Amino acid sequence: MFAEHGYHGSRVGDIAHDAGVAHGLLYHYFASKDEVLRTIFVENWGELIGRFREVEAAHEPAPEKLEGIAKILLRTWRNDPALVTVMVREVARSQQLQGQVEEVREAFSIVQRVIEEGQAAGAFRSGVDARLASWIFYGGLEEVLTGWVLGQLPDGEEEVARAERTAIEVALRGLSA
Amino acid sequence: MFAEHGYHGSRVGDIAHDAGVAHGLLYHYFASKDEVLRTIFVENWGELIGRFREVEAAHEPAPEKLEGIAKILLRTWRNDPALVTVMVREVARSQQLQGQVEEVREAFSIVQRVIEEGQAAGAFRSGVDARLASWIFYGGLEEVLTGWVLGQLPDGEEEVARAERTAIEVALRGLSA
DNA sequence: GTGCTCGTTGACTGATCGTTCAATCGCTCA
DNA sequence: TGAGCGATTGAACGATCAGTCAACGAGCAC
Repeated sequence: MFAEHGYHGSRVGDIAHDAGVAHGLLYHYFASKDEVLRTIFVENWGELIGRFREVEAAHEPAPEKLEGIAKILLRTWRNDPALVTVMVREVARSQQLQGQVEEVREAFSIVQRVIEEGQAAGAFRSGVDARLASWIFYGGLEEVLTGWVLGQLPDGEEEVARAERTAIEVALRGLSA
Repeated sequence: MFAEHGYHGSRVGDIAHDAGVAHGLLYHYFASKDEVLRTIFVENWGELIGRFREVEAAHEPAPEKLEGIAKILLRTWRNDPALVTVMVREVARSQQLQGQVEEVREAFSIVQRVIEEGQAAGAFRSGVDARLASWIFYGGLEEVLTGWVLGQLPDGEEEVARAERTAIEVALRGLSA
């Protein structure tokens, strides 16, 4: 619902109707419409973050870790387009979900640490500010997701694979020593 | 107003009050609240696009052109933070302003052409999909702007300069032959 | 002064929509 | 069977707010 019509375009009645219940029931499970969105996001994003953490903890070189993170993020488009849509359109830049923005920031921290790890190991250039680089890296990926969400980039299976390769190649070369 | 409170958070009365007129007067100049946002965006974005076009038309190598575009975009944060805020939060991913999204796409086209130009001249690698690369490039820059908008990246004069250097360095190395 | 135009006002309307709540349902267990 | 209780319903409420409009006024031409 939120993915298709956006937060403000989704009426509580519609959400409940879509779920096959009366709209009043929704208030037994959620304190407000806002909390519905918040819950959807937290549950799904938490799952993604968990997978990022696994990649970070794995025993492999930093470039492969970055590659792993990029793959997880980009493949989410095909696995769960509604989640990506809500994330891109409703959560990532919202002011009402400021609290949740912090959970998004957690992903940046992971990327930042991986980059620093790569710099320490000599795989990545040291002159680059790791924090800024993590934002740039993540932004490039998110913009590709946005292109798919807005229907402005082709999003077939093959194209997703190519986007993966391109993003990873550009990012790793951009950072490499 | 839109920058501070968002589109839905800005009431027509507030907008008019802020402008020092009665809210009824607003409807002499604009057909709707929607058109106010649309007008603000079109006027300001058009100015930016114009400067991108100038860079594209200049007689200099593609890498310098990309650098020029990055500088224009990132420096807009200090020149006109309200514009950047509205762009990042209200326009870039909105569905109500689908028509305007096309004007944003114009910026991508310019970047894409510059990248293709660089590939033809041998400055950039040819294996890279120029269209995807333009989205990745632009996304990296926009995410840095977003970091400033959300107050999550330091945005002093010095930091803006460093972001400029970092983004340009990563992007050009990522694309270079 | 008279009449015209056009900018300006703000009370009012009409509709939307999130939220509440009293009533009802249906399951469980004694 | 029936008491208890959480799940479920949907009519009603209250507040918000974009958009309308009849009235007013300032400037100008003659």
